[in-house]
Amino acid sequence: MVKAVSGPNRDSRLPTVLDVGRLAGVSRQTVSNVLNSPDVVKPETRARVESAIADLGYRTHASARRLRTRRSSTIGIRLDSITNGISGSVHDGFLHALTEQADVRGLRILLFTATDPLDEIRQIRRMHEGSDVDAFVLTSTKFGDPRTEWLIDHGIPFVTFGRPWGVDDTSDPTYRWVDVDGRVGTRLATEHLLAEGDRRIVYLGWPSPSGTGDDRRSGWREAMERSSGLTRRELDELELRVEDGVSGGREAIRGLAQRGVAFDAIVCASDSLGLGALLLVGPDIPVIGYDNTPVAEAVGLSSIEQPLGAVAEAVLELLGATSAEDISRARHRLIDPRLIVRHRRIGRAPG
Amino acid sequence: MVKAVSGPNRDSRLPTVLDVGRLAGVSRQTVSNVLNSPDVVKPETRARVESAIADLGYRTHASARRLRTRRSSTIGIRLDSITNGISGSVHDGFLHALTEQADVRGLRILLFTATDPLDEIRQIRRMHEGSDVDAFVLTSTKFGDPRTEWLIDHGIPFVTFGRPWGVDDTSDPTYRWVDVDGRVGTRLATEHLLAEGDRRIVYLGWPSPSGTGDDRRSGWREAMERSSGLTRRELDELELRVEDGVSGGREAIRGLAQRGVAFDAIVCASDSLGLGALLLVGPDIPVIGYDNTPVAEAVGLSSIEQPLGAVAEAVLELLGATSAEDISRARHRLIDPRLIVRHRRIGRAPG
DNA sequence: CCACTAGATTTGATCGATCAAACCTTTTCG
DNA sequence: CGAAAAGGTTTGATCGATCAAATCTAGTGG
Repeated sequence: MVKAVSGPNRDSRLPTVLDVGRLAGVSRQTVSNVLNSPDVVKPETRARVESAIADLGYRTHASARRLRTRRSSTIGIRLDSITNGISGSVHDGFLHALTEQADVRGLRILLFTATDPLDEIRQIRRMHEGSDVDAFVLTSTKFGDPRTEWLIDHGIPFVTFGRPWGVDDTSDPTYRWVDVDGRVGTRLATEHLLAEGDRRIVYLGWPSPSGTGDDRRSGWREAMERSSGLTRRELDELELRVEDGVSGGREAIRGLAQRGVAFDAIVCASDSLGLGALLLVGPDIPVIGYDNTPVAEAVGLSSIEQPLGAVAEAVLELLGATSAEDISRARHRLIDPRLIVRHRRIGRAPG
Repeated sequence: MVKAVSGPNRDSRLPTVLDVGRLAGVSRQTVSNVLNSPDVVKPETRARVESAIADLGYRTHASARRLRTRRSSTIGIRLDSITNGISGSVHDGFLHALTEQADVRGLRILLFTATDPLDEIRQIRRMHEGSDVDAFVLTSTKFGDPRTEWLIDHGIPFVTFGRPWGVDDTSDPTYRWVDVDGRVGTRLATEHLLAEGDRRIVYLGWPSPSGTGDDRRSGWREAMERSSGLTRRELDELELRVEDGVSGGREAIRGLAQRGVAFDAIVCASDSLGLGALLLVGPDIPVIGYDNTPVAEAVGLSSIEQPLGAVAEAVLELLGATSAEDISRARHRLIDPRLIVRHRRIGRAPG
């Protein structure tokens, strides 16, 4: 029943440009042209070749093309190690989105692992030189990341998911990145809570310095300073900094309560922290996490969603930009996240 | 500082077998032999070639080799769509493990997506014909899956993660699979609870028929019939079947309690169900989930862990088996899962 | 002492597609 | 009317590695 899917050439050699050309009465190069620069071929000829391609079920041999053109239409991305716990699913989600978007554009995603940044460079070099991969997507880049420097140095195209924190990226036009605006995310969350009538909103975040962490904190701070009516001193008191993790989040909030500090709601830098807070305070106090991981969805934790599909799209767009377009198009893309509200107010009027 | 990593040939053409041969004073074929069949080359010559390879930083051009050998050392795997929620992380974890194991063996993992099984077949065909990929790993196979039939039909090597439920697989020696023994998992969980003194242990699983689901249920049933001392009738009462999901799990247990059925502990077919149960019964009643997802770890839910590293290893081993070894080695691999205990007994003596 | 074999290495051909340049028509225009 | 240009298509060469067969060298036995 499914046999119908099988092509015309069961076990024999697959058709080549030559075979197609023979059937269409043209040369191999014309077939190649139909495939790669259709505009130079006379329409009638093109039609004939195209039907021959369809008849034979011809598919261009990827490796042969790569050998000749020295490019692969394949993008390399390193798979983070599992150590990430809950938040690892952001990276996984991005990978999903990237694969889907890549598929649409006829690109492939090749995975690899590396033990450390230098090992990663080694791998990248290997894949690039073997024409296996012609561009890379980097994630979890840190300040002064050796990878970005090396890639720029060697003229290998890449895009990072994440900003080059602390670097004046405008100085290097070859550095392309896409990121989600964390500040907007926490600001949205905070403003939402303020609008619901909460005033004393806690920020549960990571220790400084942390590019992503400081960015997210600033969104909360911005909204609070503008609309909460609290003093700086009061805000400082509501700002918590702990290492990421469920228990860390729980203990931080427990400590705050024990210090006798009152609060109406909590905005967090991650779902792990959010879950910790939620487990402690229960459903009466609104908690908003970050990343909208499956966990948040499962336990009904409000969260901030990173639009990974849009990120993936932007990444591929920036990668595909040739030097000609480079000038006109922005080399950076900052995308707004979305607030997902899951908490319910019980017996308390907003305002 | 990192510049040291960069190779000798910065911008010029990369070295080829010919360059290496020239430096070592041998022909290109000898270089190729050193790489592919070292045993036919005289040891001294080999050493000379190897040092030349190192000196030049030579790497074999993957696409060229593929064109010639018609094989790619690349394994294709379809990335499941995100719809899986919590349990999707099993697939992601497997992917991680697979990538790592593949790396060790010099294999690559190429991702792709597909809208449905037939589309997947189309993609597989394309990749196989282009010598992009020479073997596939299939996941989430169902009874009478069109993919397996097609792959066998076309002689494309593949291994599935998951048994071909309901099929007499011994009939087809080309069908290789690896799976985790779900029955052992639930049996371990149930036996553990029994040993701790629980008697009335609930099984919270999925509706029949479901290969995986029925398998997991049978482990619970087996242990209970042997050691719980309960009658069949009583066991039937403790066996719940609902669609997967947190709320489903919660409601099922709520219903059970409302019917006035007493119970000491709960064994579940998934972490989603387990989380639902846990949220309802609280920490007093032990709950054991399945898959040991990040969620389970985060909320302290006991769970059954699938040893994905071992699975990945087995998958690659079965894939790599040539027809010669096929006869001596098993074509199937059933791996035992591991129980992760996270629940704490409070004020109740075991026994 | 030479034919003969096994071992080691080299040469010629090829995988399939694309680049670069040559080639043929037809059209344009001084 | 003929040269030059533009449009289409074809031929020759190449990408880098490996296969298949040829060649060379040293060792063996009759």
